[in-house]
Amino acid sequence: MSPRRASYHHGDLRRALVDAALRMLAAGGPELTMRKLASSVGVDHTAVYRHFADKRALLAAVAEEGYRALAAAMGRAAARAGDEAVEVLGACCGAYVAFGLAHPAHFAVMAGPRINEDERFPELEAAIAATLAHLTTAIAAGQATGELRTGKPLDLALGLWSLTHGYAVAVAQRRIAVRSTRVAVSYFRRLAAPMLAGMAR
Amino acid sequence: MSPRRASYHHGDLRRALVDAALRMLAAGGPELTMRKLASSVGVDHTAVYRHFADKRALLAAVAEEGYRALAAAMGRAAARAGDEAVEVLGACCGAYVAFGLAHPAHFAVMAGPRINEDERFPELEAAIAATLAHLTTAIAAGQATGELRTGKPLDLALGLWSLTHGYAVAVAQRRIAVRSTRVAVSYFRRLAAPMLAGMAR
DNA sequence: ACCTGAACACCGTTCAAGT
DNA sequence: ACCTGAACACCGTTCAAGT
Repeated sequence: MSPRRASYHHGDLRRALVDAALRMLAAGGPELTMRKLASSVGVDHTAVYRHFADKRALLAAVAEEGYRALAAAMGRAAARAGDEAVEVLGACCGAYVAFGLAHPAHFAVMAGPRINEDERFPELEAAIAATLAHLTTAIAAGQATGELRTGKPLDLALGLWSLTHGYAVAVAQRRIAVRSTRVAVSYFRRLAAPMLAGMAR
Repeated sequence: MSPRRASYHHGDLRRALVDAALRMLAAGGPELTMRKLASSVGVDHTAVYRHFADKRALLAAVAEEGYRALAAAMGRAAARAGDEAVEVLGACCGAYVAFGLAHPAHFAVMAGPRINEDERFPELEAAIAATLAHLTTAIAAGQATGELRTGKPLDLALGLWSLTHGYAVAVAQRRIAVRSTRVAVSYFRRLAAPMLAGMAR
């Protein structure tokens, strides 16, 4: 909160701004604002426009960072799971839910009004696609072993993603009340069971 | 757009404001603003505060109206469907998706950052609960006939709701691209098939 | 090249004042 | 009772100017 007077001349102001935005979101405090953001790194508020064309570009960078972290978490969860496809998918989607609850404000930026509607941020799109890819590859693998029923992997993945994303958003927004992340994830596993059962052959 | 000069003295300004907000959302134009809203009904912008404590209260009224219309649409769809529970549920949720696509900006208010987080708007909560109730009652009915597997109806309903809501938001935000409402709904039916199959016994 | 300062066109909200 | 007008504390964004 104390404005840092360090000069970002020759420093990485862009990186510092994204980090500060993540800190502000994690702090759960007031709204993320270009002016507050700039002042939190000790810089004039117009300096932000040297590194981001507008607020949407800043939010795109924040969202992209979030999707990268989310994809990594899904990958770790998949690696920890057994080798049954249904287990892998449950773990992957459980990690998605856990991420949303652990970082609700960050997740709200990722899931909120679509940032990339006019295709300005291809790297954001790629980061989003990487999270979905975790599901499609696990599904394709399960089909290859005969564990899952046939059908376009993308269709099955989008169904599972919709369920996971819808639940994660609802829980992060506290529309569905849960006592803890653990409870949220285990409850999710129960809600997802019918869909995973329907995907098994 | 032409400011109406009619006096709302003794008229129903509150009603007029909500209607104007719905029109502005439907028009898909610029952001919904207290000032633009007031001027669209030909009234000073501070007059809005005579009828709504703040912007959240206005949005709560808008969202409540949306959930009522949504619940009605779900009810009509359920009535038109056959009497198999899986058919009723598919039709109900399909209506949910169709509503989101038909009224994307209105739906964004309903699905966006939670308006009722501090429990200020019990009528909004009731309207939301009415939509979920369509699912729980259809599920309980299907369990009574033995068509659906046992389990708490609320759990099954929340799973189906998460899937439906997640897909509807994604489609309304154009994260999932579809050519038309018809295509969106029939694609949804395909994505939902595994979950409905998993709910059948 | 990178940052500052002043300015513009907006916001939501409050409050004294009018009818 | 209901609405207006002026004001306050903010926004995002632009642009000339400084170093």
